[in-house]
Amino acid sequence: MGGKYMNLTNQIANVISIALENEWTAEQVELLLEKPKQTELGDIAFPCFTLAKKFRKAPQQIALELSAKLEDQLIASVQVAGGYVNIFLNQAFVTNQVLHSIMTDLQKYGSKNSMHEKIVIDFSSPNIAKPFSMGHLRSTVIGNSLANIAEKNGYEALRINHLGDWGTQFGKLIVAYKLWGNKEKILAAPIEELLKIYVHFHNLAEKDDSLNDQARAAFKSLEEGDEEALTLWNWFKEASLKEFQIIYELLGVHFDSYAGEAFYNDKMTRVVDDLKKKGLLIESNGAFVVELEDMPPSLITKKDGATLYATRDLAAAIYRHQTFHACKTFYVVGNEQTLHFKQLFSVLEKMGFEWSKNLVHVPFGMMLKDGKKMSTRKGKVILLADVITDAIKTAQHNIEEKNPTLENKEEVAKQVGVGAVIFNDLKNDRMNDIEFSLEQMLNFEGETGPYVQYTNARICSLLQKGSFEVEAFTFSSIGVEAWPIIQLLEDFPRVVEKAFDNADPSQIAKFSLLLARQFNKYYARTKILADDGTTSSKLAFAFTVSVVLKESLRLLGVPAPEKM
RNA sequence: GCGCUCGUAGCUCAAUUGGAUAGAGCACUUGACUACGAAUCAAGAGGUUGCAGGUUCGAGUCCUGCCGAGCGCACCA
Repeated sequence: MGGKYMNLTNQIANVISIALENEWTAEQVELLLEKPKQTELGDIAFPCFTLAKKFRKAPQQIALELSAKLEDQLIASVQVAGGYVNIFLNQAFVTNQVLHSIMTDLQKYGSKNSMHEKIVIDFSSPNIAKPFSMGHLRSTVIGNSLANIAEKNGYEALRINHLGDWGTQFGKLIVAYKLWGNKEKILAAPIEELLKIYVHFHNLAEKDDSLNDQARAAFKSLEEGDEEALTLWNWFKEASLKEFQIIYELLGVHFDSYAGEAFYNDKMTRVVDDLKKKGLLIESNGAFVVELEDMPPSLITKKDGATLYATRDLAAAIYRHQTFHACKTFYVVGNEQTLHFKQLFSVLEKMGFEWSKNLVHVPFGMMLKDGKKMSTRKGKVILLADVITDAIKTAQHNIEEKNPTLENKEEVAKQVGVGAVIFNDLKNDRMNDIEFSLEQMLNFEGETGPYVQYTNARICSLLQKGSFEVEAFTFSSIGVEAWPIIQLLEDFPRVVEKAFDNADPSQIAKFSLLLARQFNKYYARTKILADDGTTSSKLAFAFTVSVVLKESLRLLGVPAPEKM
């Protein structure tokens, strides 16, 4: 598996540390190392400003003295500029090191050895009987990518779809169905029709509060096991899941568990009892709450005794801890729920569960429409299914225009269209709010999924034409133009690590764009199938780029067609 | 009102987590398919990093205040 050779910054940090006579450890040095903004300045820079204080010397002076002592097979030359020591690497040596390591590890390049530890990823979690909107896309693709990234970092990922299949909303739905439900219509298009009556319910409830009372009563009876209510609930759930499954298949997302909120229905009295026993439960206006410092109390039961979101999340957290013993749990849920998770974790801590510190909320910004949150209740949603359909159509259109002889066009159009949608969501920092823009999503040029896919497809085409096969290679004649790419490839394992540490798939997406762009530049300037003795090493080089591009896309959950 | 998140080019976003002259893509203008796929490449133009202070060798990044946006804040999830 990966990690066959110590990474570059590691090695360089070592050399510097020794040159500093171990006054600074290699670890300390490594933290300071950076890449110069202008490539002409060097490959790796070491700023001496922090050393200046300790040694009571001018940074330039330190840099000069240090530069004289740096000698290693990795280093070609050293220059001093201001307080920086700028290192130029031995390109041939590093190139061989990096490319050989990819040739050996293949898709395992950058992978870490298994630590036999589990990470629970709670993501997607759509609400039953509500449409799968663009808003849910974020949690789904971020969570899925995070799971892939966790596995790459040596963890076992447990993908849990914590379905929103319980709660007062079902009371509303049951009341709405009894008043205006039409069985045939619902059978024909379940979510669409259920949404209609749900929205209608909300419109009327704004003026008539008795409807809300009826809904609360209906949910209460559902929670108490009322036959009729349960039957309806089951029906709604099955119908919704069927529709969700289509989306998940398109997105290539799968789950290890669909245990949603309802699953914890019979596990909640224990939690409530435990809270009571620990003296945390306090009555407040007929409801029961847990008081917290520096934040509003957490509501555990309503005054009619029915449970709430927080109760079910408590039960879920405890159940999961007992069954999975995960070392960490990620809740991939929008940042509008930050307060809820703070409360949840804090209640668990008060209950004396030390493991509560291993629970992390991974928040993300929301998808906005005209600068505003989309609201299901007002029926103002954009359906993910519609957007994906549009994207696939656009891909189809592009294929007809650019590559009409392509085989299995439908399959490829799906891969490109879906890839565009997923990539578009993952390429930016997760905390940013995203203004929904179909135009941007359907543009397949520039910083997009199809751009990266296209780069890979072109390499695949080269490899086929050159009848490439994996064997031993030297990389002596790939040209100086390859150097920026080598540096990126070298950096990949660290990007994988960083993406995990920051729970940030966009690191991978940005990396894949950089790599694709650099390779496209190389491609435009260098004849690869040159027929002059350099072809085999250039092909092998292109192959390593393809390996890393494909792996990056896989981590994002984006397919990588060989032709498109 | 309080809390959270954020404010960088016309638009969407980066910026090595405090480092060198703030960079990409889209859109716009121009050039490149006898070099392997033009979903590409090359070039041009585009900036007082919301405003005002502060911290230090050094601030888009950290602190304080203000302005602006979005989202939360008890029986929804």
